Amino acid sequence: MGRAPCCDKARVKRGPWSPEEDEQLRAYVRANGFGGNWIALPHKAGLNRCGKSCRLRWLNYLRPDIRHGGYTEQEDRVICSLYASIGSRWSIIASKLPGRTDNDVKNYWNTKLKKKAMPMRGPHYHHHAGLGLEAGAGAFSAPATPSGPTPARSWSQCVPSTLQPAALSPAASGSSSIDTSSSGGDMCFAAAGMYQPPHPMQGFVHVDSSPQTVLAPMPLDVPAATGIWAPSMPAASDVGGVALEDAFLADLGAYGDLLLGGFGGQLLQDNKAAAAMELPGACYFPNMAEMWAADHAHAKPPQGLCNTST
DNA sequence: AAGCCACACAACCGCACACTG
DNA sequence: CCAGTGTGCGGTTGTGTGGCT
Repeated sequence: MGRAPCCDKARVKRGPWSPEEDEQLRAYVRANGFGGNWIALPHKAGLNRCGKSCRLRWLNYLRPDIRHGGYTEQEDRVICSLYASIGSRWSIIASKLPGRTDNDVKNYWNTKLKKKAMPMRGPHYHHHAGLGLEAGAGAFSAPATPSGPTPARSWSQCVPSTLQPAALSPAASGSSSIDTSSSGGDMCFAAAGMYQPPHPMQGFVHVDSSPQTVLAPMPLDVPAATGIWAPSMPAASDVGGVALEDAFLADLGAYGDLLLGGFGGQLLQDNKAAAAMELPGACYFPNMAEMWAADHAHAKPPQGLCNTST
């Protein structure tokens, strides 16, 4: 028996919203909030729309703190780095970009950033950076050898078993789920109680171009803080301005650059990262979140990953 | 000028989860 | 504990627009 549809699709208006409808919805939400029930809202607001449509319209376009377009390079880096880390968890990625919505970020990725990132694959993968991203969240391509095709491999082929989900099992970490529902939610992969890399760079794994060869995690002399699992990521607050969290960006500066070293040829900034990029046949996992995401592309985040905001 | 194509963005769809009675 | 319902999310589709031939 399936569930009842949320609205009568034959009777509600669909398609693009008119300015009048926008104003009607905006005025109603301003005056009354959404009342905890999007399904009932359109009727109360006098809109001939599906509740889900109203919710989407409000969240993505009518909210006062929404920004559209004008993505900065910093934001590009955040998106690319997080995509490489956790895959297409757009709500989580968007939560790190104040004023951006998951839909907006998703569209931006699909139309712009993906193209920017994908062509970087190839024989000189590690020099031209490349996210090494293949289709599919969390999947990546191993660096191609000059003479052969680029084998696509899952992370599970590349990371030590101790870093794989068995060790990072959601079940092992207990309660709670990610809550990205609140605006400005600060998703924190605080793996604090869940996973701490034995070495600051333990999460980076050196993988030989042979599909079966997994080398030891490579300790590199870089700062310990990481963007994703840092348990103390500050909450984003300044929605209107340059609102990316400094600490988070600083983290990306260290690892994001490593990950995105040749992104646009501009981001490879420090010698350590450069040295890392020179490692032959290497690919890198910046954190456990990626590992989790890769193997759980269609599942919810592990219990225990938290949202520390609000 | 018309037709075609690619791109960008808005909106929809369906599923899974959370909540509630 | 279970069923029903609302919400959130990610994938996909639809549509408008601009560039090229």
